[in-house]
Amino acid sequence: MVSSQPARRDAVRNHHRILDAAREVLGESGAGANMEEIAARAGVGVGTVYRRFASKDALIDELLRLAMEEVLAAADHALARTDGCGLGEFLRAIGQSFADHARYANLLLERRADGVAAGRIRTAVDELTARARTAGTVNQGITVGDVLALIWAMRGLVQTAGDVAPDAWQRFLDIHLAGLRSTASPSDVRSLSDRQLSELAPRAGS
Amino acid sequence: MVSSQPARRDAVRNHHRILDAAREVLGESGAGANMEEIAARAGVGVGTVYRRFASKDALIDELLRLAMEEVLAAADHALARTDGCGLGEFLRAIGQSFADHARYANLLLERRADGVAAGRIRTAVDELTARARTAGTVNQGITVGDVLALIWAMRGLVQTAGDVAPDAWQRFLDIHLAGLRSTASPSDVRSLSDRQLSELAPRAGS
DNA sequence: CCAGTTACGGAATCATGGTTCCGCTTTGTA
DNA sequence: TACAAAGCGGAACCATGATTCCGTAACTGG
Repeated sequence: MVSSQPARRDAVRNHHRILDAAREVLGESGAGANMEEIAARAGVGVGTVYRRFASKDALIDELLRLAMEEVLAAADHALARTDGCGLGEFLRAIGQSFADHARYANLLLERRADGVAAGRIRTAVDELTARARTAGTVNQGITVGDVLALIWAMRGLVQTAGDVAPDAWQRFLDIHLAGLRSTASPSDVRSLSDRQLSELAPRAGS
Repeated sequence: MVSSQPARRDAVRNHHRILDAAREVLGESGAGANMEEIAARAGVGVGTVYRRFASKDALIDELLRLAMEEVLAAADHALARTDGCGLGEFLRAIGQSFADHARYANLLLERRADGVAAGRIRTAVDELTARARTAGTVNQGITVGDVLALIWAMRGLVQTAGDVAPDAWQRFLDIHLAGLRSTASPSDVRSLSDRQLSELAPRAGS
């Protein structure tokens, strides 16, 4: 994957071109997109794509990994805040990331993310939620499960409406945050259990 | 499709078996499910499947149509109420429908629903939202767009977490409803425009 | 500018799975 | 019970698209 020696100029250029083309084509044709098309869009032959990525699957995995990196960076940034607004900031960053990748997000959605990355996100959400509770930004009864549910819900919203209304998630998030703050007793339905949470963890955070 | 004359006993029995098998297999294998498998699960040959449904596509479309019917029935039921709680009831019914079809919902998601059905749902949501506003169940600034966004979000949540936590959508919905009621000014982000709404209309409501 | 690598292109290969076809079986009726 | 008619099974056919292979072209250091 990562060459120990500096790769040839054209090689790295093609690497990026392929990733971009893949995002484009997968976004347009969904799962039906074929390698031929991706290669053509990138201005290279299929053989080149295969030298860079072992398989179509590996290519999509790489897209997922890159998207996850964005989210992880956002998490770190949010954790750096000391007030109780880190959670809101993080959620906004996630929404934006979803929106950026809306076109092909449904493909990423079908695979499970790297366990380590998923763990880090989970930890971050844990911490941010606790801080928000302390700061009173959200109601005492709100749990990590509630926040994760919100994230998955946002993904669904963006997935459905993202191309026509790329900003719809913002208003939605504001409304839901109001709910998280105001709900007296957060419903009589129990929150997600730890067991459920750990099973759901590898679900792509983006 | 619909035979004018009563079909043979075994024919109608197989018809149902095929639909059930399709739900099962599509739920397990996702888009990768093949007709061979569906036929086998239904205990019939592929030929039989193809006499009933013109193509794999048509089969999935039928599943979508049936799911939509459930939603439409729920809409009618909710509209029959005279208090302001019809909206809540409808949303709960939709959540339940999503949960019931969670396993293969992502397939339905990728296709657009019949325009007529979509229109009816849109109308129902319109009316129910207006009533809820009047009754004070939701804030004055809440629009149809906000409600539709909630529906799409619920779908996303169920799609991600449905198999592990089939009830997670309930708590989520309660929290969001609280938000719809309490939000002072529903964010500075504009709600979905009519244009956007009509473009989004055919997005499968289930 | 040259030799040695490294990368590229794209035709050919191979697997998968949707769809068709037709002889056999079951159902319904007289 | 016998005859159509309607339905069934599943092997065979065919298109699509992922993946491989190898002769050729493009870099890079000297």
